[in-house]
Amino acid sequence: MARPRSFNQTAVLTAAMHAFRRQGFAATSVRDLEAAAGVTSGSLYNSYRNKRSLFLAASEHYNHAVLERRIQDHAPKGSGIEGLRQLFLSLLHEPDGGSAGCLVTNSAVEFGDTEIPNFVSDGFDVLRDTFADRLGDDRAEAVALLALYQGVLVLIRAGYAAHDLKKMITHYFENLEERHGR
Amino acid sequence: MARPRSFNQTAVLTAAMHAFRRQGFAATSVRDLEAAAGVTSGSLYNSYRNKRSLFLAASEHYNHAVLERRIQDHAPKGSGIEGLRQLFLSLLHEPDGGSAGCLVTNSAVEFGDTEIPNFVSDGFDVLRDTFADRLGDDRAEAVALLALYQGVLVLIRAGYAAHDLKKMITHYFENLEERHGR
DNA sequence: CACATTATATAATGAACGTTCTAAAATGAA
DNA sequence: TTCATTTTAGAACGTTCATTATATAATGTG
Repeated sequence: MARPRSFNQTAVLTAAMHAFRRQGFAATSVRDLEAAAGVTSGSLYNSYRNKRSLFLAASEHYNHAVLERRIQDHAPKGSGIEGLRQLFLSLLHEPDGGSAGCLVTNSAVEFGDTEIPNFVSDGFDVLRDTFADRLGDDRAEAVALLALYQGVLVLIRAGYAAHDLKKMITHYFENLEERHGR
Repeated sequence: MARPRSFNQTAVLTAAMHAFRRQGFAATSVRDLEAAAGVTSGSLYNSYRNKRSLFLAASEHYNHAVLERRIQDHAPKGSGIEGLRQLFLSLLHEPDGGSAGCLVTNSAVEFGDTEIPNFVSDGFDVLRDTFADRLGDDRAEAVALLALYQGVLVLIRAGYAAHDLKKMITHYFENLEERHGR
């Protein structure tokens, strides 16, 4: 009945997600997005109302395809504290030394002075609930892990020595296991 | 010999610091800075080469006037773990619910994809060295506190429930004191 | 093959940006 | 008071931006 889309919607979302994660929302221009996704602005605006709408879609995609996926890969239900340790350690082996950081963390900071998008609070909730569950419902400790997780991502993005972070994580989880009786 | 400056240099630096802290470097326009500092761009460009140069000066000012000042106020040398607890708790009582966050944390994220300005690494070092000293030179724990500190600032900026953060900090420091034998 | 419909490419638009330029104003020295 | 010097105010410049408008291309259907 009409001309079909000539691009893969998920591929565009993934490309936009990477660009936004690396450079932030405001610093990523529509031309950057065209180049990253291999699609011209005409097509982007045909699928999304504006840059913000594409950003929000890419961010939801991030929460599922990257964040929840990472949890599933390293700290699935039942994996306990050991799963959480692996989850934290996995952050140290990201491409480019992890300089892209996390889209949730980065957006929390970028939008902190205005209105925080829902996907940020959602990302925090997913992490905290995962931590609490794997710890056997220790809420205060889960919030501590949430803060530690965000902080590690800030430090990694800023190029903080990965070796020091690894030692820190190792020590932290040794203590955590002792305190949670093993 | 010539016309004197008609504005207070520290006041301009402080105003710029607040603007950059709230909105970030890129999102703060020179016109924003004019309004915040009560000085026109002509004067700003007469004193600073460009926006970035003013930003770097304002950031150095932040490290001394805000960060080191906060340490001195809450966790001076000799104050031990109790000082650190007060330092962390003080973050929960910032104006506007702390939505401005920390200029070091915010800049670590904003510039994470390019070159990190020196004041960011300096800020990290000051914090980590302070933590290590007050803990009696426990480096791994100091790095954990550095990450926790950055994470708390991210969460506060994103409007995370201050009540939960307070409980978390309280629990964290109870554990810390036990582990450091008291 | 037309036709309706939707996608695509790119030009055009208007606003905002950082920076530079220009002229006036303010000072101390001569 | 005249001069050299520096600061100040704000207009002007060129660029980049997100978005809209426009024209063309591709499809299934009749």
